[in-house]
Amino acid sequence: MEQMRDGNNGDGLNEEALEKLPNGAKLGWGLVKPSTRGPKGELSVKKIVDAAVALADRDGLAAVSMSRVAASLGFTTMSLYRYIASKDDLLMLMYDSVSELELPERKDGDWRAEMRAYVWACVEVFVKHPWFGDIPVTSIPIMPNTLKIIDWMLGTMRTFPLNEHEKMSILLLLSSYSRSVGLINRDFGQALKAGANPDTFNGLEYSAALKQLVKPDSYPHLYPIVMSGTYAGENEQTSTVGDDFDFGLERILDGVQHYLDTRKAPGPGLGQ
Amino acid sequence: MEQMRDGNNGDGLNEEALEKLPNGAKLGWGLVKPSTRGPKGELSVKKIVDAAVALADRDGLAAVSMSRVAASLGFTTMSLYRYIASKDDLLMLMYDSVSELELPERKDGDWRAEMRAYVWACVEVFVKHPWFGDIPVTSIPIMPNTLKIIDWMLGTMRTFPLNEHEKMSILLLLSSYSRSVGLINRDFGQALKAGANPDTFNGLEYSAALKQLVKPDSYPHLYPIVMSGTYAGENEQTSTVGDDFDFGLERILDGVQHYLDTRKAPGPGLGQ
DNA sequence: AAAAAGTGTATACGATGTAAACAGTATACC
DNA sequence: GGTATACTGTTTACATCGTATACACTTTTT
Repeated sequence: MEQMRDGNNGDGLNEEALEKLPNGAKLGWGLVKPSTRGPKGELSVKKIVDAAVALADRDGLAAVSMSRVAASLGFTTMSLYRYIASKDDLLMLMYDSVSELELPERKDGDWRAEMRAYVWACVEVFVKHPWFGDIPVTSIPIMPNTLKIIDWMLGTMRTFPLNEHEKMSILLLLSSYSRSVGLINRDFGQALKAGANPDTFNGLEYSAALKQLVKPDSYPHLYPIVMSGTYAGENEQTSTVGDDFDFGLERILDGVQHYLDTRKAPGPGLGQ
Repeated sequence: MEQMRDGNNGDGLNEEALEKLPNGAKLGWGLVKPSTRGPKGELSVKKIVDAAVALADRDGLAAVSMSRVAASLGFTTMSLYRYIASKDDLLMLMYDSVSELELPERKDGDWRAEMRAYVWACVEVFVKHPWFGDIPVTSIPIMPNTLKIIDWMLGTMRTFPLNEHEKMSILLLLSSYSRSVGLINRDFGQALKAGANPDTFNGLEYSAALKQLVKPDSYPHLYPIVMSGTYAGENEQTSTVGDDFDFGLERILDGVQHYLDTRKAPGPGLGQ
């Protein structure tokens, strides 16, 4: 694959800035145009990413090695490097690939409903692709599909009397909560799938041990919670853990609501 | 090091349950008693963990390999395995090691102040030990120092008219926010330290590229934020990014406050 | 003195990510 | 058409990783 050369390509693009992007990002944005010369590739970036995603869905992120991805496609390890410069770039593309969501419907001004839909759509990604949360986050989002989701959420806050910083802060708040909830939900789902007995469930495995280690003198406030089984989640008789997380989300939304109530017009705010 | 045998050791401990803990957790809780037989070890778990932490502080988590940790102590790679069963266990111990915080002072009933102190104490760990956020979280917290922090926060909520589930949900909310903020603050701090020019700062590197890629048709709501430089953090003229994150935290606290206001006594709540 | 348990070391193995050199093939230009 | 060029997938090679195993040695218990 040939990369674009310096100069202007007619779209008013400044190549120098684009050149700084990680290779994976360049691929995601379609900035790498296929050349006409040479044999047509039998492989493609999409095929590789799809194979890697399938592999990770089945065996986890640790199972994604360049050699295994290549083998699952019937090629040699090194052939992948003709399309994707490094494994980090492959991970970026996997990330973006599963971030291609069907965005939630607009709820016609009901921003709370839209924020709930946003959070749960994000959580669903973690559950459907358990490896998603294992990919290290190394910078602000720069991949096209991720930015699509951010854009959607900003649309929800379109009419909020807030400045840009405030909106971004709320977005950060929601996405950080999504991430945490997504990770826990994922672990729950995986334990259900893997363990025949529900006792193999995440903290439950350690519950008995903690009941012996967490002494009332050292951990006066945690002690009753561990002993009642709440800490390790023993009392979750339903398989829908979701209820618990709705709680935190509603607190966040209450906080946003409260802020909007006390803030009728956009002001300077946030020290800029 | 000899591990305890099955049976009762006089403290009323059921060994079977403790045996299920990861090796790192057993070491953290002091469940592995040194034996008297054989030569005294020149190494120790503490020395190894301290060396690993020092290495990670200097060169990042990727630089922590068993061989490098051993070399920094003047021993061979395999000598470490006499003390710590696997690298995962070492990571657990590193995690717990830097979680040994001096807990914030009690603010005498001002729970908002205590929650702020909690969040910022957690964030500080990410900043002081940039690798902290790179350690994968694989279960609910089970290490002694981490539980100490949880206990402290539960102490803050001591008098809240909430049930255990609700308190744990609030804790989850706060710690998830801490984590996100910690990660971002960490990246900021690292960029400041590494890059001579402030342009090397995290998103800033990509800012110019995003301004070309984020088109108003596809990203109508994100577009103005990218163009103004807010998205990539161009407008942060201060080195204290903290201001931005205080905002989200205050929203969370508002949400908690609001919930307390509407809830004067503990009820059934949360479907249990 | 012998047995037992624990020490640090040396060697070895299979994976990993990827650099480098290679022969083959399809296109672009003379 | 021929030929240079650019791209293909492969082969080989290397350093590094985590860790299993076997070893010789040292200290304590019996």
